[in-house]
Amino acid sequence: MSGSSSADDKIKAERILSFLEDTYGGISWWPGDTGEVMIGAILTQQTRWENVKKALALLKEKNLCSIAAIHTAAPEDIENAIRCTGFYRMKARRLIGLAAYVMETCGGIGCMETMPTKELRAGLLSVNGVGEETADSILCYGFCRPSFVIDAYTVRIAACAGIKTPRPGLKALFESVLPENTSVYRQAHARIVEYAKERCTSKRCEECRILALNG
DNA sequence: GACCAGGTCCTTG
DNA sequence: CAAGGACATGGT
Repeated sequence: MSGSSSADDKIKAERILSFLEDTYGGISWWPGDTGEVMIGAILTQQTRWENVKKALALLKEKNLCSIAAIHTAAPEDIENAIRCTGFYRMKARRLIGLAAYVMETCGGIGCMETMPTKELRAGLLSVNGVGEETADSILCYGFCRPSFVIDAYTVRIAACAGIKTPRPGLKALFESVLPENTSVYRQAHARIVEYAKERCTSKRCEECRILALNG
């Protein structure tokens, strides 16, 4: 009972991840180019992905589904297309701010691709409306960087599993028990979301706890 | 009608 | 720093 809680948390995380891999196998997620991933990452904040898909389709119809297009579009046109994702006024502002950062500060997506991950992450976080989860989603799914995404589902599963590491440390915890590989991170995150949506719906689900305890 | 959804920022104590 | 509120629409 006196072992380091960090080591204990690692074992629990490993058991959860291993169970999810056996249960769900390979999952493909977030198709689309880098710009679309960036837009989707903002739109999905506090929002179901089904609604985000509708908004992305509307943006495509209007040829607004790219960072360059968002950069020059009328805010009202963006708002109208993304209304179904909620918080649409604020999200339109965030999209415009992100596009301005990409196009003006960075000089386009192409320039960002050559930036070191650490620097790229810091730059994204400097944009208003881009927090840790959004930045990591963009890095992992948009720029193919091994940056593990911690979202509400991951936090919930970790809590149910009895993992004691506080939220700010979860990213490092999960990264420490996985090979540093973008595809591995993507799949692990996708499985966590799928599992949480269908099985870990209560805030203290027994299944996660047992899983983390026994493997 | 209440409650929640793949967050983030800003304001208070 | 922790806690609370604002942002807003759509589905159960």
